[in-house]
Amino acid sequence: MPKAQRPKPNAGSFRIRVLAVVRRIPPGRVATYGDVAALAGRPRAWRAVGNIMRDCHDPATPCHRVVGAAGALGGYGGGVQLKRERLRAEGIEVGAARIRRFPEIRWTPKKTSGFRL
DNA sequence: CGTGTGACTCAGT
DNA sequence: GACTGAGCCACAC
Repeated sequence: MPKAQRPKPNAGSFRIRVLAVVRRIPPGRVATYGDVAALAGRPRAWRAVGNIMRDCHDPATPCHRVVGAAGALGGYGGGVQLKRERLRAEGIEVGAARIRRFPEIRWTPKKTSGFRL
């Protein structure tokens, strides 16, 4: 295939795609905004990902599993403290404002995993 | 259609 | 390890 299949940059679709990726995050694991953005098809859209999460109040979207780089909690609608407890409830070690063993619990899907949108 | 904003990230100090 | 500055993208107004 000479033509690389690229996700349709339909405006507004990006938000749906990001939510879909976040929903794919298994329990007990976390992903960074950059990873989610890359999985959504825009590795440089971490900025938008943050905005989308802020507006995302969907119970089916574990936004609390999305953290910043280096395991920084970043923020959370309602209080970062709540996010910290939520992650801890999944068995994730969380510090004052940072996740421990981040590279261990960091959810990094592989292309060979059959994951495709 | 232009501007502002943000749950970000990287590199340098 | 922490702070600062600069770069970046999508969305709301």
